Amino acid sequence: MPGDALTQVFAALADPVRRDMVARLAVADATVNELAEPYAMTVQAVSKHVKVLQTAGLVSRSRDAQRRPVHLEAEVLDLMTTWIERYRLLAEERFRRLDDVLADLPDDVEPLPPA
Amino acid sequence: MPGDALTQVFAALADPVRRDMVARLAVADATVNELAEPYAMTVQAVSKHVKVLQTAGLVSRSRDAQRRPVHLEAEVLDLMTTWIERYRLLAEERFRRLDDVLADLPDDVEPLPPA
DNA sequence: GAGGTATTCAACCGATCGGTTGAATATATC
DNA sequence: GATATATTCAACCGATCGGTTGAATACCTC
Repeated sequence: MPGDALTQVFAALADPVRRDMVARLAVADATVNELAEPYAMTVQAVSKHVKVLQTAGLVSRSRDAQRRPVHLEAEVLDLMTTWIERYRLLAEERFRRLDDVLADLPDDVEPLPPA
Repeated sequence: MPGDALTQVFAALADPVRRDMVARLAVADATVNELAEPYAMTVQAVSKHVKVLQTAGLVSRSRDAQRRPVHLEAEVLDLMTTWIERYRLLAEERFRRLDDVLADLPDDVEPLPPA
């Protein structure tokens, strides 16, 4: 198994082209051809990028005649924010506790006398 | 230029080993040797992982004799949450607006009669 | 059914990635 | 100075990645 959900989502957004696609899809759904328009690359390459986003659960596809519009599924982003916030808060908590320890030091163990 | 800040941070966290390191570093600083202990890989490989995290700005190093403890710099995580939240909120806003449009539909255009 | 449009599949290619081994560097200890 | 510990550097290797070209599929229109 190469990738759990979190790995796939982070990896999907580790590419500036795919992040740009997500940004544009946040405004409106788009087809592969529409998505491809601003980039200097083939539609096949864009199709691959979309597939990466889809496998990560970040977008879904529907059908409209020949077109297969891409739709942003924003819920998956919560996966990441949850993970990130957990460790950011932990680190901040730890930092806060260090402050407390320093504040509680008795006066005669000043770690560094003023130069 | 291969990578802007955002790309490097996302890429750094797109690896389960590095995410585990971040999780452990959120609890306490650690040396490369300490970090390497639980993994079935050489310390050189771990050293490389640490360098990736450092280049992304996620950790900093200090010196303590031969040891070079790794310290988590949690502020960079805000970069990601800011980016993510921006587009999650945009997508949700768009979804909410769609709901409004449906709610404002006149009664005689019921999209789907009850089965 | 012929032709156009939208999309994907398949094979290929160079670059990067995650790992290895082996040698080098830095610091402390005897 | 010799030895042990902690870390990094350098070269290599197979796998994955981001892109290409070319052919295939699916759907609409005439």
